[in-house]
Amino acid sequence: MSNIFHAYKDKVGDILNKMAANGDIPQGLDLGRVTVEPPKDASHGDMATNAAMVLSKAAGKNPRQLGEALAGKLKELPEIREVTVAGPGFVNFRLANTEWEVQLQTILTEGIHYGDNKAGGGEKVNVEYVSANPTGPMHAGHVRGAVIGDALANLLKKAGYDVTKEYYFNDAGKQIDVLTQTAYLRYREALGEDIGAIPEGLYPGEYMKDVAQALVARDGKKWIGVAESAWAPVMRDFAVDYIMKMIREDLDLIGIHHDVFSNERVMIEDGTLDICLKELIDKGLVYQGTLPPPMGKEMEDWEPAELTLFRYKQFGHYEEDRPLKKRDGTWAYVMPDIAYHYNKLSRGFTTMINVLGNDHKDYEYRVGPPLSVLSDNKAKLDIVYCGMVKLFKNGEPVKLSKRSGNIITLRELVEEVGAGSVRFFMMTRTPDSELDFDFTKVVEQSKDNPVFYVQYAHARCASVLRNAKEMFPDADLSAAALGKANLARISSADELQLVRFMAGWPRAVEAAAEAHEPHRVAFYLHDLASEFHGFWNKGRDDGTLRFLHENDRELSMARLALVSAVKTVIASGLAVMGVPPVEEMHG
RNA sequence: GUGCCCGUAGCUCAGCUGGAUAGAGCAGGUGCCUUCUAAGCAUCAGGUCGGGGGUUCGAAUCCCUCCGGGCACGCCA
Repeated sequence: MSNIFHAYKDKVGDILNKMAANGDIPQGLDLGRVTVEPPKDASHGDMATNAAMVLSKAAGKNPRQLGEALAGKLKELPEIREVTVAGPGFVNFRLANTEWEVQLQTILTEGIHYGDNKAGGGEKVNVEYVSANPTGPMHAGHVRGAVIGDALANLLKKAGYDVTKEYYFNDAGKQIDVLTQTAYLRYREALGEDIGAIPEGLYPGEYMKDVAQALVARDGKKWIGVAESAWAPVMRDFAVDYIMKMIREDLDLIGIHHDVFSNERVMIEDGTLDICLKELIDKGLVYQGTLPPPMGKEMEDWEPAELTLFRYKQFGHYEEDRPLKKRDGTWAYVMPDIAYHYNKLSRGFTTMINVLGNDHKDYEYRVGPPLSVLSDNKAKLDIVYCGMVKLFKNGEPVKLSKRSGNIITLRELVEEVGAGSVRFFMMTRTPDSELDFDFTKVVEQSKDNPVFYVQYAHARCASVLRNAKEMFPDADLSAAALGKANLARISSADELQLVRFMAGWPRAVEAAAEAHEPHRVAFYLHDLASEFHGFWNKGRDDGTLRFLHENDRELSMARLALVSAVKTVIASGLAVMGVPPVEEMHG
């Protein structure tokens, strides 16, 4: 709840308002573009504001002049110890050390909740991710989106949104028919029938044998020799339930638990699709019409047919309108997706985030226009696209092929490298970029491996605290106690730099949440770890910079407060990413 | 053909939604372990941010246009 940059932005704003009241600058200037940020180069100061440059035109003064005026006022604040005007008109300033002491205390007081903020204002947000259809276990390809979605949801919670983690699956389409057929075949097999090879088009995976075994255990041979209309719904429901349970177990392995599971069948059966369609008709965006034959394909016996069409064309993304129902009267693929978002609307969500693979690029064009119509333009749909993951072992690509059944499952991934490493590594790139996932690198214990590098910093903090316990057995080393240490002893440039960097954590959370980019947390932690490792090594060259000094308990406690804060901020970031922090490295 | 994403150090990638001298890791050069974990740190070298125009106090970032790469474009799901 304490973003020091916001606090100083307010102070700058107050000064500008006073200057306006005094007639130094015009009244009613728009301060919307004024920022207070850490300068790119730390040597410029602790904070920098662009106010003079942004306001110079409207104020009718040149930026340097205006900057000097602002600087003069800032200098009067006791909590600011140095102000300079630089470059094109940046006003740079440094804070009194006491300000950083307060920050340090804040971190220790707020603990893992440091960085929480209210940017979201309690707004309801629906984050939909994974949403794999129940046709098989989770595989490596699903993991990227799963991890990014989960971390994004955590991030938004931290930023003050009311987040629902949601999973949607299709349990009514053709894929499910195929699943049903496969299940029945395996069911007969489980009862002793020789079924030969699994026919092309059905699911060949071994897990379908488990499904069949479980059904035999429940129902015996009850479904042999009965009509398909009798066994089909049973096979279907049993297989879907069984596989969804498998998927949930897989997700549990990487610590992912959704709040809500939604499915297509329910919406078809309870009439949501019909109601939704009617609504779209009432809004005047649906009509009966015909489409030209598909381009680029020679179609024999092409006959135009009347279809239920949505006016996609007027939204600019498609050349033709697209059908909501097929010529045979059944729902087109888009319709359940549209109805599902209609359902989200009815549950009070206007902000909806979907985490999807890069291969679903036109999702927002299919669902977006109907959704804006249904919500009178109130709905905000943001699609976070995830790039493909390429698997490597010892630098060699791992060949995957669906045909040969050579897929790597989520379970294998987790068992080989560990859940925490999988999660962290998946966020070491921007979401939409391709990611090389190297099994060897992920477990490597070197700074080349960002997971290790960050965990090592955390473990070093823990190590110092352990050593402190031996050196000062009677001392209370809890965060609360350390916060009461004489923090004025934190005074070297290197120590203050560490505090300054940590003071940027709330800012990083806010920015990452707003951009829907959880990978920024991974980068922030890497940078923080780097600052910490750097300071650690300075203690090797210069003994006075070491954390623990047996003959100076006061200094030791102040430095332990710093160490505890670093540990806390790293843990806070890892919590967002869903990665358990490590207390001790071993191996 | 249309739409979206990308092009930044030799390689893999960041770049805080328009800020100051464009950053990190790997690879290469040079240093640092009797001291809290050297599983690390410091330092040097490496760049016309794909090309060209535009917007403004200011562009890797926004707009246009070329070049080059990736993905998606059914009355499939």
